[in-house]
Amino acid sequence: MVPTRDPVPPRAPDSRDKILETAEGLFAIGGYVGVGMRELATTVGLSKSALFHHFPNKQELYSAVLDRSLVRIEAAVNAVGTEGTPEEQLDAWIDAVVCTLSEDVPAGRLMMRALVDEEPFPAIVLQADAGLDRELEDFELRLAGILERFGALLEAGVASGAFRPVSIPDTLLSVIGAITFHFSSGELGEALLGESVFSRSAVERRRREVAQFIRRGLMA
Amino acid sequence: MVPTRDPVPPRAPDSRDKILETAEGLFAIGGYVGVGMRELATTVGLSKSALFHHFPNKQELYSAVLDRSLVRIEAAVNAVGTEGTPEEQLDAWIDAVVCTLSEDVPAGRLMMRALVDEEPFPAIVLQADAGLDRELEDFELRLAGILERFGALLEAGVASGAFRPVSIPDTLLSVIGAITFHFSSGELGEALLGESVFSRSAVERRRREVAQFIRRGLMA
DNA sequence: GCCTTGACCGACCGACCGGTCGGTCGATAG
DNA sequence: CTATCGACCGACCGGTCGGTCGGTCAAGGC
Repeated sequence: MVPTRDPVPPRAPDSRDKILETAEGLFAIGGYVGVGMRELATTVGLSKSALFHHFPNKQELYSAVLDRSLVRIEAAVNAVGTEGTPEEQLDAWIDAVVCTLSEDVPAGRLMMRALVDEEPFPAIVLQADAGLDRELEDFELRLAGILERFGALLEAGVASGAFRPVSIPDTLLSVIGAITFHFSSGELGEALLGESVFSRSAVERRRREVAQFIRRGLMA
Repeated sequence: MVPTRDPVPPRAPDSRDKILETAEGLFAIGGYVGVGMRELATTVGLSKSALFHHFPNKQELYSAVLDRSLVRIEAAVNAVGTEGTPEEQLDAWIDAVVCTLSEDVPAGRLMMRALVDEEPFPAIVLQADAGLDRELEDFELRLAGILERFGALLEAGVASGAFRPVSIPDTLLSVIGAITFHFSSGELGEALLGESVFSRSAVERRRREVAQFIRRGLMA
């Protein structure tokens, strides 16, 4: 092996990234069926054929968009680490996700849509499950990993007596709902808050409010 | 006025109701753009033309479906009344909504979709707002009414010292997210719980878990 | 010089979309 | 008996959907 730093051309063309970035915004607003390949192509500034040159079909493009958004969240929660008490880690997790969703504007709505759309996730329950007919997408596996780690954090907190003896799955769903819905609520959120949910002041307040809400909801 | 009880034929044909019922299920799964009038028609057992005989267009049919679902929730929370301490009323509200969503299976997902879809709700902030270009749909007004009453309940609790001094809009969004997402989460919820979120045992557990979670999250 | 390769385009395809239109049919009213 | 009316249907419309195909063009290897 020669020590060349990059076997592939030093810089992949950014058309693919631009497509994904644009698609994230459009899919977040319109959902999978609500965004056409033509619309996406003209928004990006390419022809429709060019999209099919970079991605085999619409489904795969969509999956790539989903996974790309989830990677950012995964990176944020991975940066938290595993040190500190369950309470401290819980706070850090919540803050990491809230900050990520507040900076990647389409991500929250995109995630919420993906979770509500029927397709996804016979994953999670897997771990040792074998008889799975459908192969899992990157997105599902990534989400399963994140949720598994968060679930373990909750369990540790319950075991140590720091948290109430809650149902872990129910709490998972409550927390996902409370955090993600806020950044998916669009006009409703804006109408309630009197400002965009992504405005600086709204985000600062949200970080405090939702962290307190969840922490208190879990405290023994 | 003669005392005839029914000026219209004593029983309106139930085709319209059947359309709405079927459409609720389909829209919950596929979303507005994901359900075609043909598909809906054949599922109901009518021709596509018959749908346009009962509703002027797809949008109005969808709005009617949304409003119909929200009416049930409204009825449930109206039945709670205004007696008792804020804590008691809070518990009663949560239980009313959770029970309604657990019985009307498509409703949660339908509501979540409607809330995430960009269209709705420059309402709520209204109340005295005049310069509103778009006329509001029944659905939006009904939701605004429900949220206003729930917001008032929270405010009363904060004022009386029963609840922490939380941000009312943030809490509204947290509670909506925590309750509604659970019943919208489809396969994810089922994978986490190991059973359908609508199964008897899951619903019973959910009633306890989410009520405790929210109550503790708000307690002073 | 040529030849490959990847990025990209315009034209086209069958399927399906929401919506319209003319007409049928049974019940009800006069 | 007939006129009316609401419920319903099949055929059809223009338009859009995801996806394919043949081809152009510039860059790089040999």
